[in-house]
Amino acid sequence: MASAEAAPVRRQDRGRRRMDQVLDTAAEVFAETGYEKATTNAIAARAGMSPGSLYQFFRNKEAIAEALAARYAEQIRATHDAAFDPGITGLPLGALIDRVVDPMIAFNVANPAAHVLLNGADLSPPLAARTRQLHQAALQRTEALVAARAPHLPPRERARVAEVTFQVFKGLLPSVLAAGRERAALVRELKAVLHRYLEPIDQQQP
Amino acid sequence: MASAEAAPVRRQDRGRRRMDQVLDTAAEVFAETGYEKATTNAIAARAGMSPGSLYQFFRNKEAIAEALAARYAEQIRATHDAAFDPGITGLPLGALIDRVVDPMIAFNVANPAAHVLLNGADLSPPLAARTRQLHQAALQRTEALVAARAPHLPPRERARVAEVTFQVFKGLLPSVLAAGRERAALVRELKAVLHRYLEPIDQQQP
Amino acid sequence: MASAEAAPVRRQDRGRRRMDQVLDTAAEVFAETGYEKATTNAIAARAGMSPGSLYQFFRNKEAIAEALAARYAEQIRATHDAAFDPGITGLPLGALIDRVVDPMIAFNVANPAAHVLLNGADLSPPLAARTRQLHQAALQRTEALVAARAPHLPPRERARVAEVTFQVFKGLLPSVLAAGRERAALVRELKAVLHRYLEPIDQQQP
Amino acid sequence: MASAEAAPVRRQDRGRRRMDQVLDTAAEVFAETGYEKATTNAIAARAGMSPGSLYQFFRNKEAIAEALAARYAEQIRATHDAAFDPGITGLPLGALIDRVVDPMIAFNVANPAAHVLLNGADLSPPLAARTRQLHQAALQRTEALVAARAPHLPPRERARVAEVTFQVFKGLLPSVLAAGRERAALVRELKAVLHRYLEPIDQQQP
DNA sequence: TATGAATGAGTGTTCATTCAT
DNA sequence: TATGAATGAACACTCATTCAT
Repeated sequence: MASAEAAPVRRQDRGRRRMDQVLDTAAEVFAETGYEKATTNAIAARAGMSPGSLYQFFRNKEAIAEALAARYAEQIRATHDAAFDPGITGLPLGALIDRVVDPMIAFNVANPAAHVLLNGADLSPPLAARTRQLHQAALQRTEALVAARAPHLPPRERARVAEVTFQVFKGLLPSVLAAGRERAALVRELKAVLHRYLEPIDQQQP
Repeated sequence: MASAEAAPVRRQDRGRRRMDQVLDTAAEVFAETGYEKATTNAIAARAGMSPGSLYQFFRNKEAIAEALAARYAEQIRATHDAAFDPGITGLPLGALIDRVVDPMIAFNVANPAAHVLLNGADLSPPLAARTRQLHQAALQRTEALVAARAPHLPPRERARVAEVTFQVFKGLLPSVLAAGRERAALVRELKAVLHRYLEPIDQQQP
Repeated sequence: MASAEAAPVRRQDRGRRRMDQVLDTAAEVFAETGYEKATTNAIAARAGMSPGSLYQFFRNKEAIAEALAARYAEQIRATHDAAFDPGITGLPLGALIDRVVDPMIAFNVANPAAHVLLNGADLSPPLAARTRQLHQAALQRTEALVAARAPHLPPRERARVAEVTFQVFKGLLPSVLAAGRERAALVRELKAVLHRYLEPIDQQQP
Repeated sequence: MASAEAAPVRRQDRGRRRMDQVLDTAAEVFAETGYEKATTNAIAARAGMSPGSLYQFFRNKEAIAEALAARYAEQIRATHDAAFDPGITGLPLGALIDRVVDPMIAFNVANPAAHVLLNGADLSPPLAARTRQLHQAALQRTEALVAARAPHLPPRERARVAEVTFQVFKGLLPSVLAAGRERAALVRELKAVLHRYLEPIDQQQP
């Protein structure tokens, strides 16, 4: 019967939920103070648990950031999977940019810690290596897009275009996140930058 | 006699030289390890002085970063003053971008700590506020440029264009700094982004 | 019915068996890592139970060591009871030493944790006091032996001889336990030390 | 002039004295509580300094124990160097044992922590490896002695005799250290054990 | 003025023990 | 009775900052 397995399953569920809770809290703290200044005790306290409990879920402070990065990478994947259906490649460039930029902006607005980990100014080398997967997750999506729209570009150049596109997005992101009333206008401007940059490369004909 | 006044002056001079020396060292350390991980003791040791002496020049660790930011702001001003002579406003857009981007890239290559302070992922809010002057120094120059080339834009929009232009530069800077053999190509790409973005706004007619 | 009483008895039995199981595991862990470094969680996990259950059997970590010491004391008693029958007192010294040393070596080889508790370098004073019963159990046996073979010795001196005999054994034990191929030779040497030490005191005449 | 160098020398001297002071304190604490239970903060407090200062002298807790072991090894060497003059080899066995045992007992009475480190029940493997030098320092002296007095023994057996001699001493040491009024009698007994053990091996003829 | 030893609050982390389920 | 998640005091260690010399 289901009840025979229910207890451990429920327990596992509770553990998972608690872990997610910790990650939520850690994301808040990282976003507010940066990775280095965030203290594990502060994260624990804010998650309503003791320091010891925190370490039941995560081996150490780095592991929290790693798990957060993995979670963000997964969400980026899901976001993109949702944004693209097979027929999208035929869209005009402006519409395509809307389809990619809008959910990514929404994701970053909802997850301000993602940008902290993506920037990783002070991250220790092993952590930086692990959070690079976040970078990779976003970059690969961009590259796939470029490949679809500019198949004539030699691979090296294509990679460079993807890198530039992604870094332009990342570079403008802090302003967008910090903006209040002006956010919509800034996003429009961001899209304009990308549109004008990519238009000459784009092969898609209307 | 002159020497009656020379001593204090010389002493002041020596203090100035020593302070610059500390800032040089601090820049190295910040660039290598990031602001948070940099220790004042390491800076002092590398500057060939005792921790106590360091604190004779700077109130605390933040003050070092602040002074460094001020110095960079000054250098940016000097760089730009050198790059622009009154006649520059008449240049074609591409040439103008070369005139601005090239020295700024050169400056950032020569001063990798500038970007650490500009990004300030983990910077404490009071420090972030003070290092923003670095941001402002660069941003104001950009804004003045935009004003000269796109005088028709309403001020609010002009500020936004400047902000976007600057953030695009800043966003691509890490890739440029990290690039080896590809740096020149990346810089060309950066210029392409800016050129295509600004061209429709630019009023300058040949 | 019998079953009315059988249940609690069986439960008690099960409890006893479980307790022995825990002690077996604890002995392993103590022998491997020493008392201080051994963690109660590790003992519980290796005994296939939860930390909470462990504390149902033992008040705290010290209590485990105490119970283990008590068990070892009991085993030493049993070992000796088996080794000595009333007629033993008449044996030549060498044979007598064989009869005592061999089973004690065997016991310590089989129970390496016994020596950890006997040495108790880092044991807290209250625990050291309690594990001294292990010491006492072995020491008393030795003293009884000395009393039988050297009845002429004043009690104070007799106690000293027993103490020295026992400490010589204890002192050489680690080497014996650590020895591989050389163990037999070392045991022979140990016996030689004891034989030469005790011979002048021994009253037994052939 | 001497004064030109006096300042750094005096500073060095002060540092040396302070380090010795720390080691003295650490020895006390190790002797009282064992290595594992000794806390660096307790050592610092008892040495009249802050935790931070402690770490200016020693990299970590292990380093304190290592330095202590090195110091003891050195003292053992000095003690032995003082005890043996070239002519000693001709002494009767009893006198020879007096010449070696008495200063070693005195050393261990004066330095009770030496025995804690020599036993090293809970010492971490890297530390145990380092404190083994203490073991070696004492063992090699013993072996040299055995070699001089029993040159006919095959090397393997000679090593075994040295090991046994040393372990007998080490095994009885705790009793000697713990003894009050009885210490002298116990030392006599220890010497008796050694004398009777070594006599048949000793080649020296009167 | 320069020194560098000294400080001590604060960090990440562990683990014996408890308690709601 | 058994569980194992939760606890929190304590630890080793760091580093910005101070101050006697």
